[in-house]
Amino acid sequence: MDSRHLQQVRRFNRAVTRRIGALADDYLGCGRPLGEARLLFEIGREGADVRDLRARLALDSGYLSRLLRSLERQGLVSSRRAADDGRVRRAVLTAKGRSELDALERRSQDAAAALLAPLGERQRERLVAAMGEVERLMRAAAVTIEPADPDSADARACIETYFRELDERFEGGFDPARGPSAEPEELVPPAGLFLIARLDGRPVGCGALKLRGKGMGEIKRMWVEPASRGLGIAQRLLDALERHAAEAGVNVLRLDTHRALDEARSLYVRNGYAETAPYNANPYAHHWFEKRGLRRRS
Amino acid sequence: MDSRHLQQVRRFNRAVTRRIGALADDYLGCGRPLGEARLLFEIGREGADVRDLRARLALDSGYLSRLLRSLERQGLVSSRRAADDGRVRRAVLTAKGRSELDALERRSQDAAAALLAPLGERQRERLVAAMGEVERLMRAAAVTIEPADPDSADARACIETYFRELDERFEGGFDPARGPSAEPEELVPPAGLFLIARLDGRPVGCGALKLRGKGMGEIKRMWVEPASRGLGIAQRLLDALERHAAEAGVNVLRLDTHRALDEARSLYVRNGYAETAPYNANPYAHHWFEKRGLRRRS
DNA sequence: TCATTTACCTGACTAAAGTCAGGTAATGGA
DNA sequence: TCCATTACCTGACTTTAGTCAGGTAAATGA
Repeated sequence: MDSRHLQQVRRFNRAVTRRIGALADDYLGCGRPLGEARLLFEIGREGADVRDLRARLALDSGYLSRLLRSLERQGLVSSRRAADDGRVRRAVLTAKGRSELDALERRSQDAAAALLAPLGERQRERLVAAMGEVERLMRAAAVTIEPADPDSADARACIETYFRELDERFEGGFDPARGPSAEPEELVPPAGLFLIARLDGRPVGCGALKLRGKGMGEIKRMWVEPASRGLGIAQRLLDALERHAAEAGVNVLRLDTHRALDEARSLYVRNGYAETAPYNANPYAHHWFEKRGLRRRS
Repeated sequence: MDSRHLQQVRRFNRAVTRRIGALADDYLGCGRPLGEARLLFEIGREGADVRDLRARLALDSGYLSRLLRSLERQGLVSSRRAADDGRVRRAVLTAKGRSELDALERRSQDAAAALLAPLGERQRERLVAAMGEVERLMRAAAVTIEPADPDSADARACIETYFRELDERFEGGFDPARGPSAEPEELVPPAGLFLIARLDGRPVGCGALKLRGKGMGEIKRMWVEPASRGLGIAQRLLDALERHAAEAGVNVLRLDTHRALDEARSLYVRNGYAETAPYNANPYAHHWFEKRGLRRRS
């Protein structure tokens, strides 16, 4: 990797942790330990399940428990059993807690304003734009792509959202029963592969590969949630599927797609897929693509 | 201030502290408390005076002492009296300390690489560029501009560096004795004003104002160190001087400049200064400017 | 020369943050 | 129905980070 890039990243890390860290401590602290402040933030106006808090803040169960008791003693938070599962507790802010959160948010706002204040209008715009870019691309970098059981809850949720989107985008709607099959059992090794892209554990996209034998493979279920598009996730899913296909001995990879899905079509064209004659009778397909001569990547 | 800007800054803070913070702790920690790791970093290969370490890390004297003793016990650092001042101690890394620093830097490098690894080449370039921009502009925002005694060590250092630069840039060199005077006593209120721009306490630029009575003022000693140019520091110095001049009742502000100093000339033109006939016999001046009708800013 | 300042140190604290080993109650699958 | 799992809690720790009040030695300025 380019060592100037690494240098820049390290300089950035140092600069940002110094400046942001200093501001965050001064402003957010406000007499309260940082852990409690973060917890108030994370509970938020809608409240949160303790289980989720533990995951989001990556805290020890006992430690979190104690933090919550402390906030309860201060009258900022109340908690009770969750309605649907008696084991989990749901924490919500009291009126006092909400006004404390307001104060925190005001301070956070002030910290942001203090950072921008010394700059002129044009510099300010450029800084904000660059921050947006960094945030977006760091988000992209935090996306992981891993094989998953196509029958798992996350996988089902992805596919369901995917189908719902197709139903909205196709002029005549979409009925999964009418298209060609891709049952869960067809998408687990050795018959195929199902990948989920996750951001901080939450599924944000998926893609699948169906191995048809004789060096043939088919790409299915390529989808990225709307809020996470433009981060190169589909490209990474496709890369991973192609790598797996090549390792499974696939020479010809094909797929079909609907005319409404322009961004998908351009992804495939960009990746060397060529339009071919229809290879199936999918009523929702208007374009058929194939790519020959997959290479194993080093 | 634009609330979308503030929102973006806050989102950025959160995103960055989560991702960088997590990386920094995991990688840099490496079994060692963060404080000690930071200290090793800060001592660096050339060693450092304890006094400077205290200032740079903003640590309590007693706390720093203890951290140093701990590193000494681990055989990573040795310290002895400074040669020139028996009160200050100089800390240097031992061979073991240097190899520990190597390990730390390798980890930091790895963390940077891990951040970039999932991205494609183009995204990587954009992220690095945006990080550079953020770092640069946050540096710009951290610059403070304050009045200073023109006779202080920092002020003298600024002026000396300024003169040395003039001596290099002017074809025939520069001899301060031959130009018009701006003695320290002329640059303290109420006769005038001397401003120093600082980044983390270190002077990076200066600017002065000489009040000549009858609504006349003159800008002098405008300088920004080469490494900090392009951050809008000169603009902020000029703004501050103009503000002070307006408050002191100045109507006409003038200045002279050398033909070699293009960037200065364009700064003045951009700020509404108009070229006029020579108002002095400064042998180093080729352009004379003045600005009329200064306004008090709200 | 002598008081003051500066640089650093030690000892005695405290608060925050985090870990770990056990517990209890609710849930869910065999 | 029962047993493993999950979610959460409590108590008993440790480590890290930081503060504060004093103290010593070197340097500095009147």
